[in-house]
Amino acid sequence: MRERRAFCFSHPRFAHDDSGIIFDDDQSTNSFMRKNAFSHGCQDRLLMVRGMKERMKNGELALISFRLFCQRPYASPDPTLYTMTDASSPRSYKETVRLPKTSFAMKANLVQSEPASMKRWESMGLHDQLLAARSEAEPFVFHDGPPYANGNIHAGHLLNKVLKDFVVRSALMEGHRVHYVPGWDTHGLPIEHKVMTELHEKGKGAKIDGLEPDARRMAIRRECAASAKKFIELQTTQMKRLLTMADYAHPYFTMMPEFESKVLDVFALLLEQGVVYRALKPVHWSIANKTALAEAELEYEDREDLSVYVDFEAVDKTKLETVFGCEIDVTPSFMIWTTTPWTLPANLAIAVHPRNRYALVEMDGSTSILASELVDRVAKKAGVEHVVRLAEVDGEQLLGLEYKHPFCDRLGRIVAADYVTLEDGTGLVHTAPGHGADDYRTGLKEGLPAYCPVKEDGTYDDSVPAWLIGKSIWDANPEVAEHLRESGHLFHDHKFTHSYPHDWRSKTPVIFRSTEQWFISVDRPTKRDNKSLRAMAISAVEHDVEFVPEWGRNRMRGMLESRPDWCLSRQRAWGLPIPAFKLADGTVFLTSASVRAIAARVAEKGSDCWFMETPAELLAGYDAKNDPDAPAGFDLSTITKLYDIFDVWFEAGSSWNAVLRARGLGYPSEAYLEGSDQHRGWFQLSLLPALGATGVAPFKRLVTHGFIVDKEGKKMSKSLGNTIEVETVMKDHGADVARWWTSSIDYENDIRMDIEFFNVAGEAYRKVRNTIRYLLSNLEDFDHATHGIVPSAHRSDSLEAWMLAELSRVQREVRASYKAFRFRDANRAIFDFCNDTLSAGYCVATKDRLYCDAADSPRRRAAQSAMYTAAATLCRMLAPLLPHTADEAWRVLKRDDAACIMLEQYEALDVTADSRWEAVWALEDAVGKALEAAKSNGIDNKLDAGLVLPDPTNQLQPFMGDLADLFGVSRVALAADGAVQVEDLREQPRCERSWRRDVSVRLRSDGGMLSDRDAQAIGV
RNA sequence: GGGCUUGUAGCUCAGCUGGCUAGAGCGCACCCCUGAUAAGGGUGAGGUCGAAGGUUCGAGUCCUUUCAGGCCCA
Repeated sequence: MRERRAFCFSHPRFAHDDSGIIFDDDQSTNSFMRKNAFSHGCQDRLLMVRGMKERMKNGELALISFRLFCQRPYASPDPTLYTMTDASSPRSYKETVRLPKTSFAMKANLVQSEPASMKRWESMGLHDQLLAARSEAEPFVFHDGPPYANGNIHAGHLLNKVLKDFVVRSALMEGHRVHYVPGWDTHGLPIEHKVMTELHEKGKGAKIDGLEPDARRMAIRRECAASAKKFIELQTTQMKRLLTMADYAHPYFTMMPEFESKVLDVFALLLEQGVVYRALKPVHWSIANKTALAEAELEYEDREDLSVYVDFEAVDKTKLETVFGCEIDVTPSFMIWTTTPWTLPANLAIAVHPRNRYALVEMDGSTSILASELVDRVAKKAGVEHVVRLAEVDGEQLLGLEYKHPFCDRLGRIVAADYVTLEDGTGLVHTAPGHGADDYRTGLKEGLPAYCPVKEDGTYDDSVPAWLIGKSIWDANPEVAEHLRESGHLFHDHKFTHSYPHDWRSKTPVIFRSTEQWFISVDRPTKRDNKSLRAMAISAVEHDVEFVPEWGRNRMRGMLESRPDWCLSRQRAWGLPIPAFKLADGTVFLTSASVRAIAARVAEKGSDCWFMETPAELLAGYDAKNDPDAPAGFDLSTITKLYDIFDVWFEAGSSWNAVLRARGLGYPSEAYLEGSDQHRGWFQLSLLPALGATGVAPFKRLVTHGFIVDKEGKKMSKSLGNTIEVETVMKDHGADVARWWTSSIDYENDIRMDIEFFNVAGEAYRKVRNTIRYLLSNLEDFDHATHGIVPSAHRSDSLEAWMLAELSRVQREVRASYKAFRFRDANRAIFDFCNDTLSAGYCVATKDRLYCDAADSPRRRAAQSAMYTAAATLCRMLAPLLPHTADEAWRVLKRDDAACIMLEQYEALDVTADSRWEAVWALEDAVGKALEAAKSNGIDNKLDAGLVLPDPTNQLQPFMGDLADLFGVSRVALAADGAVQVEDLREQPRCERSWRRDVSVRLRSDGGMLSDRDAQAIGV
């Protein structure tokens, strides 16, 4: 007796006592139920309910009362599923048929079983076992870029880490030795900022601020280190859950002593190459705390300042007459506008935009030059009555003209800058390279010094006019204005409210003040071969490095061409100190030898030693006598420590040395694989130090992926509320589904992500899983050692040869795709093979022989052999994408719970099929159409049909034994020509075991109608 | 504002250097099977290739402009 499950329930819409209602969004069930509803006269009370599975899962449907559908339509409600009995079941040979059977479950249950896999891999020591087994294998060097140890991992991490894992695992499957070390970026402002905020919230801020400088820094550093460590542990757990494979027992952190020491070694190498220098650069400066601030430490608040329009008198009237092409009575002035009059003593230039128009204007007696467009606005603001425009020129023509500083004894000149706008001011921009970022860049371009007469306490030094020396810059504002008014240089002044940066801690306004910073020059020649880092980097990008995608090359070249020198120093506590000292005479002491000495100290004690030890202790391993760069009369006892730390990018950018080279893993890396933002970040900032220090790029290729965006293509952000939590994906779908999705996307561009997409990926995953399950389920009685046929031994005109030839092609394609980082192509090739070649093709065609042939029939064993090869090959190809599922299937296939797919490698597979197969496939379409058409004649079941196939070129003959199976019909005959014909076999006897209408079907000794094959198979 | 980049069926993507009636998978609709069964098979309907101009005998593919995104700068 066969049993089927039927789901029935009453529904308010059918408020009758006899509700017979079918629900399901699943079409096969739906169609089955509908047929039954018809046969029981319930066709007018059908209801389809969308999302049945979902709703059953969350218990919603349990609330609806179920009723027995067929036999007892009026039974009382009972919230269970009833069993429906089909009484019309025919005589059954089911017990004699070898139906699929396997322990490999249809339902993956990834959420529970993946952690079990992780545990198993861990307890078998898979990672180390692989390293040991591959100790002699060709290494594949692959280096992890360090994510920042802050917060939970997000969708971007999932993408990045999973893509990297595809690389790691596919290289392993190729038999390489892969020692992949995961890393974290642990220093830097975000952690320090967060830690400081928390300390202040907890009321510990004042206490820490009251400590001696070294003790204070150490207190902060201890907190920061603890925070970083906490998040490394958290992220490690989360990354492992993605089923990523790495040496998690021996990761790298930028705060590790051995890492820090190797970063200092890189610094020493760069010093030797002569590309490190110290120079002034303006930074945000808090006068209250006498410290430099980062962008993140600024708060913008409205502030009222005095803004002034100042006339800077030109030096040479004649030149201006030439430029403007007219005679001028009074020497004109260049008019600037500024909201920070205190920076005027540092004025070294005036910037114009070369393409703006500038007018020579007479305004109530004074003659000035300013942007043509702004004349009226300025005149109106200053209350000018008479405006006479004398002439106009392009800014271009003003370049190089000189002016007299209104109160300092020097000349300045007109320079070009493309940031000059006409939004406000005069179109001529007061330029003080020591007091502004734009000004500084302009200064660099024009060869002007970053002159800054303001000391760290916010007062002027003695390089300014006597009336300003020692004054606070805030007091100086009105005084400067007054002085200008008296000397006749002030055209106009007024109060002005603007958004101004303030120190987040002291809430006081900050200023731009140039301070001494460390730089790496990109244009100075290196000692090694006289080439600049910029030249070397551009050359590497153009010739040596491969880019995936290719456009990264362009992007990076552009960035390298325009990048300024690299400012290495930061004025913070949480980082690696730049080990520089100040000598008694105020000069700075730092040589490659001294850095190496400190590096050795740091390797032993960690960079904390800089804050805990005296210069003498730190330099215990340094001997000035052996250092050719040591300053004359070097006296250890009089030197003091300086407290700049390295830009964190320098640390991350030295990881090729601190990890790859320090651990002997090989150099350079086959690839660096990161988001496309890293063209400016890690890629570039690894390339520059590596080229400087070694002359060789640290990577052979750069693989970049885009950013995760939402369903609409908009950027994901917490504030927009469109983020997707990795944890949610893991809990709802599991890592293998997430990984399948990752392998299916076009990662080179932006990646749209939506929870819904994981459902789609889940469907595809299930298709692949089910296909493998079906293969495994037919291998229950198959012993590879005794029954196995090697792939190349199948006859080339067999179904097996055809399928294995496809498999050979797919394996080649998949391996090539992995090598080229085209994971999507691998995903597609595998899926298509499962979906088309196996599920719709080979599996359907061999079903009859697998189920009904005698267990040991050669063609059944041949099919099993081919299926075994297909299953094994699929496991290997899938291992990089679906480590859990591939391993699960592999253990079932091997019937060995201790087996592990990751320890395997690809096996050569090169089966060629008979070329005449093409003639068979050429008929596929026509056969399908003919069978579809036959349905209108009532031949619904293909086993009720026979086919007559045209074979004019006589190519089908070799396949006669398989054609009926291939097309799923009962018989096939060949004709010399004509179209595909369908024979109606419904009047022919049907084998009760195989259900085929074979010519040999007749009554057998057991009373059943059986074909010869089936009779023989069961021995009657 | 600048550099790089994306926009082809409901969804994810193919379409090489211009020459097809623009393809595939998923999804959807319909059908078959009920011996892969919360599975499996078949058939079919979906696109003025972001928009507008232009070059060309011919443009999804080349050029210009434009709209909407993304990354990095400013």
